Amino acid sequence: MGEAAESRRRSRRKTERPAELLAAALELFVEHGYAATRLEDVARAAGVSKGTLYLYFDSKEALFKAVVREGIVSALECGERLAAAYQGSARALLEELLVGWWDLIGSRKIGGIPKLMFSECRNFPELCRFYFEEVTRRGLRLIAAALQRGIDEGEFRDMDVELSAQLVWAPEAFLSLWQHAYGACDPRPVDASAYIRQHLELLLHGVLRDTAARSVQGRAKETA
Amino acid sequence: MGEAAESRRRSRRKTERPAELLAAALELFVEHGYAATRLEDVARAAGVSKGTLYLYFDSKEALFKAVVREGIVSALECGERLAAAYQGSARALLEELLVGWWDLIGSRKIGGIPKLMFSECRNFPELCRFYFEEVTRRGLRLIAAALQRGIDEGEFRDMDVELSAQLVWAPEAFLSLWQHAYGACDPRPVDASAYIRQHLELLLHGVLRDTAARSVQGRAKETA
DNA sequence: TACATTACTGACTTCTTGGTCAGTAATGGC
DNA sequence: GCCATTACTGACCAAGAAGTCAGTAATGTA
Repeated sequence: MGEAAESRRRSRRKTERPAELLAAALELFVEHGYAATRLEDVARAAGVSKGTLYLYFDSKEALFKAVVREGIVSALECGERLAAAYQGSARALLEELLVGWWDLIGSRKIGGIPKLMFSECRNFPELCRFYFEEVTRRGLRLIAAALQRGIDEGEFRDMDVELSAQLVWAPEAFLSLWQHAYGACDPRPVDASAYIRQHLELLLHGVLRDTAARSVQGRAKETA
Repeated sequence: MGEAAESRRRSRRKTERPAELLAAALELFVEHGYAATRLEDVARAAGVSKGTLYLYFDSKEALFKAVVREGIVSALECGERLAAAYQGSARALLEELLVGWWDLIGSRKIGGIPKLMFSECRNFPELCRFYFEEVTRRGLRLIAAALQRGIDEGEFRDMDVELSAQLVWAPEAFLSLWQHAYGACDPRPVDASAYIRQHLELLLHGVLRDTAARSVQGRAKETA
């Protein structure tokens, strides 16, 4: 990131700066939190001086908001297109969404944004509302729709899809938070791939062994 | 909290101060994060001056560490006693643990500590290691043991209990984070009780409807 | 090569806040 | 009531970081 700046003392690259600054800021904000991140460090990480940072962003707060808004929405739209066009079973769609979320968001740099929002949203209420409505809710709607589709087609049991969507997404979001937070100090890091496979396994089948008892109980509850 | 201090200008209460300061600090740290919390504000919330705070805690960092260590461990030990003495089915124990965690930790003030740790552990590696080993890992071990018990007694299907313990706990931890973060700006807050009931429902039975196909698949995988 | 433009720099100012300490007043012993 | 002790106060200090701006040098044009 900073090597190019090392080779030539001063370079003028008006178009690339914003993206480079945002990338550096994302990394440092995720690592240290908003308040503990120094703009001096952000600028240096992007290979420029603090003054330059202020040419592209009005204030620390503006930079922070830009970081959060950047990138996330496009990934979400990709998921929405995927779901709308999907032809396979609801079960396969659910798998696709969860694996896709991890590959496109959870495991990447932008996967740090949920951690950032959880940490800082009390300090930035307007940003929080934006993120909540335009990112979180929209993502959950995707999962809820997949669940509803499964119910309508007789693949899934009946359930409260809003609530279940949160429950379905929670373990992945949690893993992302976990890795961005404990990543440095967890001596035996979680195997994300195994974790997600196991999640799908539990999600689809549950933990109970006795299938007969299960179905009886399910019926009894439905008629009651 | 501050009313008593209002009524009498100066009061000398050496024994109560630490707990009052810790309570005030927990609240503010959880709300604003470590760096953005001013010790002046902590002191005022506890009804004392900043100087008094420094009579009881050496530094901001010491206060922070005390907040994290305080309370959490005792709640955990309570859970460990519960699990060790439990007589009922593994399924009931699992329910007991999840509901108990929410009632004793997730829904209370100390439920903000996970959020605090996620936010700040990159800045406090030693504290992070302590918390990780002495709280998180210990809690997960409780759930893993309950799962193992269910497997041994034929109640649950076979599974990787370490991984599954995280998956089982994740939705509750996530809800706690969610409420402490979005609590202020979520227009339609999640009903925790319904969320947990639904979690148990999904956890036990999964989402798939066709029980016959499910059991066949399970058998096939075991023999393979 | 000379000039005009402007992206960029970094020392400087200002404000915030962690941490200190000389002084104050509440309390207990006599 | 008087004194000794000490919990408590709040003005103060020093450090550090956000934000500024006069100056510098890279680039395009002729």
